[in-house]
Amino acid sequence: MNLDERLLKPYNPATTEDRIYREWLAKRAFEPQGEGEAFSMVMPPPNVTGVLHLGHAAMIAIEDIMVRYARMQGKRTLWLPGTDHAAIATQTKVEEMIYKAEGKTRHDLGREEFLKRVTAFATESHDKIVEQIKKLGASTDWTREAYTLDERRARAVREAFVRMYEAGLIYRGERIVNWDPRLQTTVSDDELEMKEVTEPFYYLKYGPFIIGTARPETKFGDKYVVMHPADKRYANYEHGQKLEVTWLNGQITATVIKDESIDMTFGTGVMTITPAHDTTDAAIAARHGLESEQIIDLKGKLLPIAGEFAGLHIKKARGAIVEKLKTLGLVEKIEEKYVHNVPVNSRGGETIEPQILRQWFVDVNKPIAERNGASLKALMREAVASGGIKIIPEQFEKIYFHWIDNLRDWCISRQIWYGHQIPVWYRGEEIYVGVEPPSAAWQSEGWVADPDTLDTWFSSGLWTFSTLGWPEATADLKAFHPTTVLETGYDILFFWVARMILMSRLLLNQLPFKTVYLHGLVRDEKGQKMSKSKGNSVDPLAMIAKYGADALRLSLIIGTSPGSDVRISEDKIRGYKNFSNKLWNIARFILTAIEGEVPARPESLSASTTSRLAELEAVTKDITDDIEHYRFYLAGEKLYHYVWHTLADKIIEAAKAPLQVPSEAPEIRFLLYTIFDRMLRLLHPFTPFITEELWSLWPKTERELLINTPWPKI
RNA sequence: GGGCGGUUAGCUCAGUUGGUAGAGCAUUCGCUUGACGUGCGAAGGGUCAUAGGUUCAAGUCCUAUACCGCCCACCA
Repeated sequence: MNLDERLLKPYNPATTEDRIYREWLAKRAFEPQGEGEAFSMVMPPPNVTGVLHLGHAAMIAIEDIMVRYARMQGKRTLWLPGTDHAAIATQTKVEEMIYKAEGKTRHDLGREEFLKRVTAFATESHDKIVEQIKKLGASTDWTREAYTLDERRARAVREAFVRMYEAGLIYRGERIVNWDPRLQTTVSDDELEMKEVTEPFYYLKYGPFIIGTARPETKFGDKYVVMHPADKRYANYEHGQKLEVTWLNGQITATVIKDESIDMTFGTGVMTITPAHDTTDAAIAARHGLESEQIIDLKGKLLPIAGEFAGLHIKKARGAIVEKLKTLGLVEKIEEKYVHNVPVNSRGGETIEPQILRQWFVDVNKPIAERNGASLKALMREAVASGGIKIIPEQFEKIYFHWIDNLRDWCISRQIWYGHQIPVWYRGEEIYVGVEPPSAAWQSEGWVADPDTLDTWFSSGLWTFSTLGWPEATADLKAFHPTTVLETGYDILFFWVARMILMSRLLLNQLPFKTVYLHGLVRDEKGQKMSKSKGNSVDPLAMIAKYGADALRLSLIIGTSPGSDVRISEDKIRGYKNFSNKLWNIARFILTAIEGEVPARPESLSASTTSRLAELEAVTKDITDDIEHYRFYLAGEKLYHYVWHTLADKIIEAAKAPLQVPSEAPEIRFLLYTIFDRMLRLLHPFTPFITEELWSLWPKTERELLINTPWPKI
């Protein structure tokens, strides 16, 4: 017989993959089909700040396995793709680019022009990302693609905000928040990262006390001195007692406060507080109803209260202030090497300066009447505690609970431009909160729109249903929500997963998904995080060009387990390229052996064939079972091993002689055909391109495309 | 400070309800076998971190210790 000319040459992914992908698209194979049980999943939307890295590739590989498996099982399968505007990250990146190229800031350009530039950047970035996702073979339904900042999502965001405001779950309050003096915006608690620093620790004389501080530059306004009520050393001082003390700018009246949060063993057991610029101090002040005064402005400079130091940046002020303290004789001693943690912004690395500001918050503790009096916190906890949502691996459930138990109100307003503008308008004392502005001519009527935008995770929190058309009662929403599974990295369990649970439970009274599968981070062969600055990042597109998407996908699946980080090197990817080649050659051999036809099942089968077929059933069951239990790494490895070391090394080798014997050949042909037909189906979710290509060359009685061919029954 | 993981072959990691240790890569030896040298056959290599305990049986369960990692955290 004549082999298809494609089979005469080695498998070439470069000329095959794009063609196959176009064919799937043309046949609308990624869109939900039929009336079967629904399977739905949203793609965690990559940020439009750049291009995809191997972590994204791993994510797509895992998700595509789930989706293709579901589809082959005949489910009405939807995998909904999208991208994220990543508010702060994108804005900062574009600001930096503009500043480098033109020396201009966003304020030089103005809001409108600046947003045009960000949008242009985001669009370009989006196009590249979509191209990469396609290269990986993702069977996502592009007809439903969404963007966290597009019109429909904007509508959903405003609707969510308004409903939550009306329910009293969103409020405007003046509270201590995390302020980033460089980016000039607040950030949420979850965006903080603790960074260890070593700096001097000062013991200062404060009236009769010695107080300890690492930040003398914030101490100008300190007029409360705090100690533990049970501290015997200070038993002579009473709560509320007033004392005249000499301090930085002369005499002040200090008040003694007794508070149980004080650690008696730390320093001298006494401290003064700066409620305007320290979260701990603010909490103490709130407990006792103390006054607070701003010392540092939003640019990080000292205010007039600092006397001669006013206008000085806090970073420069410390030395001068310590000198003055020394002159005044107020320095008792200095410990030079004090190690402690300071909060920095995880996006940008600037030290956070807490400030008391008027911001918008989500109240996580308020009882909600329509949810039996449960708070958002309780709703989030209950979703997982009840077993309604299962997290894989299970250990993350504990981490999730721990996070929820420590959760405070969520600051959602940001002083940046790229994002969903807060749907609130002000006119004098009047406030209007609505999906649409207060009137068509609101500007001329004296209304002023809130200039702030929402935390990017606010819109991300709506993702499972904003992508399906909410707030409208669309057919998609009805058919596909709650989604079946959410697959994402464990690093955004709090940022994203928890917020989706919050939003969905509140706004739809539904769980957003039934299962959460958390993958690990992809690292290089030395276990380091991949990053451009380290120069160790591996470009998925380069790997696809060299070894094919199938090889890349296998390398990202095998040897990885949920929740643990993955090490990947080019060698590993190369290894799976060899597997593609092996598969290709097995196909060449078997197609030649069966002469391009579907072999008939012989009347009777030999014992060895029967046992090989039984083994095949066992393998099928095993693989199916592994996929059902999200053990993709095991399923992939077992398939690899069976195909190479059982099918190729044993069965095919043993088939060579009998194929030459006319009386034995038909049974062998039947065996080879049956096994390889099964392998193509089982392998398809893992290596979709090469299996689809081989399917097109395969004599078959069923579907034209493997992507729609039924998964073997067990 | 609190919590959660990890420690298995030279390297990267599996080991799903406890039943005489596995894979890939690497190493060594041998193969111009007509599907594939991107290959084939064979071999070496592990007191499963340490110390106890439960059990007929422990890499797998329990306790403690050491080291590594991660998350959370209001010791100023």
